[in-house]
Formats: sequence, structure tokens, C-alpha cells
Amino acid sequence: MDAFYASVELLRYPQLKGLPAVIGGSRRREDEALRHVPAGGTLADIPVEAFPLLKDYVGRGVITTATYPARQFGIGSAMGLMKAAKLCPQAIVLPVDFDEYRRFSRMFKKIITDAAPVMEDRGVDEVYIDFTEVPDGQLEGGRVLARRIQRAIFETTGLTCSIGVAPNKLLAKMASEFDKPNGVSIVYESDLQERIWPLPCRKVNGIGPKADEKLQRLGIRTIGELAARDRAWLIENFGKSTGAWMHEMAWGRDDRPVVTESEPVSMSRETTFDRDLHAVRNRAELGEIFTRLCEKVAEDLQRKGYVGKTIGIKLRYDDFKIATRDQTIEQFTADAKTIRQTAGRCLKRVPLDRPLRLLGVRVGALVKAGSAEARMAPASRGARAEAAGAMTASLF
DNA sequence: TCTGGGGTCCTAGGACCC
DNA sequence: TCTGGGGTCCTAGGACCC
Repeated sequence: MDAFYASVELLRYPQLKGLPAVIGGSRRREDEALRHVPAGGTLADIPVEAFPLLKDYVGRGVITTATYPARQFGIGSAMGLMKAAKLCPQAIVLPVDFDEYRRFSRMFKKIITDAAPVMEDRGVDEVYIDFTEVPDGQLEGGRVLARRIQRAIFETTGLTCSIGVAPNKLLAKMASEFDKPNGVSIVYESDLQERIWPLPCRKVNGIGPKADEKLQRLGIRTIGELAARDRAWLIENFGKSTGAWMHEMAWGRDDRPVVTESEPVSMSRETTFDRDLHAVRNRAELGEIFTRLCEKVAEDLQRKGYVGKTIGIKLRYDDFKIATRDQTIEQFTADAKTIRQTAGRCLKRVPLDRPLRLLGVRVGALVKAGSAEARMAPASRGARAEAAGAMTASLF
């Protein structure tokens, strides 16, 4: 989806169309703007002057999405709000409203699966679709179906998206970036040299800042330069699995299927404080936040019908260093008190000498609530090992 | 000008078992 | 008295993605 969060906000506030705006403020600020709704009017009637501006913004936070006009100023996702304010002080700031984005996310995904049922969910604003078995899916290299999906999404939601069509997920993902917003691009295997090799390695899904830096150190800037190295050399420098993957990827090869279903592995809640908190000085405040996080995770688990048995915490110190601790308990749980208790024990094992800026609570090793695994009596180490041994004995 | 929240997967060492 | 090979689970950290 194109500038997804921002585009959803523009549906509510069409008066902001064409103006630089960023999503990432706090809830309190939207309330200020909402107070200016003229009597008998709607959100669309709020005068542009009433919206909060970046230059007046104080506090922590990053930009999740910037409108295209805001991007002209060099503002982009993950940029700190204070930095963005320097680049474009007159940009409007709007708070994130995840519930609303999820609502639109469900809408556009429903439209897609109605047209092409084999869809992989890649988060709130992105999917992979398998065109292989869809009628007309191969017409004009997929362009006909892609346009049809685009049009259907726009007609029911008013949102635009960009679609890349290619022989595999790797190339399709890159193709989707070629023509934004509202574009369709088709990439064939034969386009590899001309359209993929000139791209910087960073464009590949899976090459992040660290891998890119290392590649640069080794004199590799583009995917073509990566393709020119031999496999053995890549494996020497990046290890067996990453090296082999890099080689395949540089040659446009990717055989991952489009996965339509998956089970969650973990659920978590975390929060960055308005100001750094100290474990001793702000004990009560931290305690309250901690308990609330545990309650939220428990709610999430219960609502979605999962239980887990690895409870963990995450801290971010004022120097931005992260520490995690976790503990696996005997029984699967989705109970706030149990989570709070176990997470509390984790907290005792982590250094609390520095001020904290973030606290998080995580529950992992999830299984479906009520499933056979969830009900199973906790096996002792010995019993598990015995079962494993019996298996070996029966095999040989 | 300090940098969100929610995830997944991988690595690596150690405990423990046969 | 010092020693193999295979496996699972747990824990901590880190890279990466949307």
C-alpha cells in the first residue's frame, strides 16, 4: 500500500491533501485538533490551521509514514520527529491510529483474496499474492490481474497500492518499488541484468544496514557486483547459509512459496516512557507500567486464543542498549498474574543501575489455548529425554 | 535532533540426556 | 582417568522487516 497510514488519515482529513504531513504524534495532540470541529460539521471541516505542526512538537517518537509532499523535504519513515521538524517545520503531525489502519488492512486483504485466494500476509500494509492458478493471472505478464486488483481496492477503500509481478517473491518485492505510487511493474527473469543488477544491495529484502556495510567494505555496492563474486567466496565471508543465500538472490533465484497460514510465535507489549525512569527513584511508576504491560499481553493472548510458557522482559537503557531476560515455566499460561510474577523474576536478573527509556513484556513458545499441547502435563527433563530415547531405540 | 511498537529468524553456548 | 557422537531445550543477543 502507498504511504498506508498517511493515506488512511487523508481519507478522514481530505483537507490535508497535497500538504506535508507525518504520522507519529501522540493521542493528546489529536484531541486538540478535534476540539476545532465546527458545530454540525465533520472531521473534514476542521480548518487546516487547527492541526498541530511539527515545529510545535515536543517529545519522543519517530515517523511511521510521511505523505509524499512531506517526503520532498527529505522526511522518511523511522526518522525522529525532532529531526523531521528541522527539515519541514510546517508539516502537520497526526497521531497513529492502529485500529483504523487494521480496519483498512482487513478491507484490502479481503478484496485481494476474493480475486486471488493464495495470499501471504506480510503485515498491515503488504502481501504476496500467487497469480499462478488465478484465471487471467498470466495475461500480459500479470498486468491485467494486477490492475484489476488495484482498481477494486481503490473503488472500495479510496486507497492506492503498487504491485510488482515477477517469477518469485524476491523479484516481485523489488518490482513493487519500481513504480510508486499506484504503479504496476512486471519483471521477467530476462530483466535481471538490466533492472536488478544495477540496484544497491540494500534494496534486497534481507540486506539491512549491517550486511550492507560489510558488503561495502568488501567493495560490493550493487547486486550485480554481488553476482560477480563466486559462491565459495561469499560463503567464506558470510557463512554457509547467508553466503549461499546471497549468491542465489543475486542471480534472481528464490523458491520460497507463498505461505497462506502461519501461527504466531510470540506476543509482546512495550512502551517508551515520556522521560527516562529510574528503577529506584521511579519505582512506583515503573511498577504500574509493568503491571499494565502484563495485563495487555494477557488480554492479547486471551482475545486471540493463545497460551505461552516463555515469559520475558525487555529493557532499553538511556544509552539505547537493550537487555532481555526470559524464563520458561512449567504450565502454558495467558494469565496476567502469572505473567507479571514470572516477568518480575526476570526483572530481578537484569542490571537496573542506568535510567530506562523502554520496558517490554513478551510471551513466547505459544500454542493454541485448549490444544493438546496446552493441556499436556509438564514433562520433566528426564521424562522428555526418556521419550526421545525410546524413539531412538524403536528406530534402530 | 536522539532514535516507536510488534514481530520473525538465526546463532551460540551450556545443561542435560542417551 | 578422561573420553565420542547425537540430540533437545533454554537463554541472550542481534539482524532484519513492516
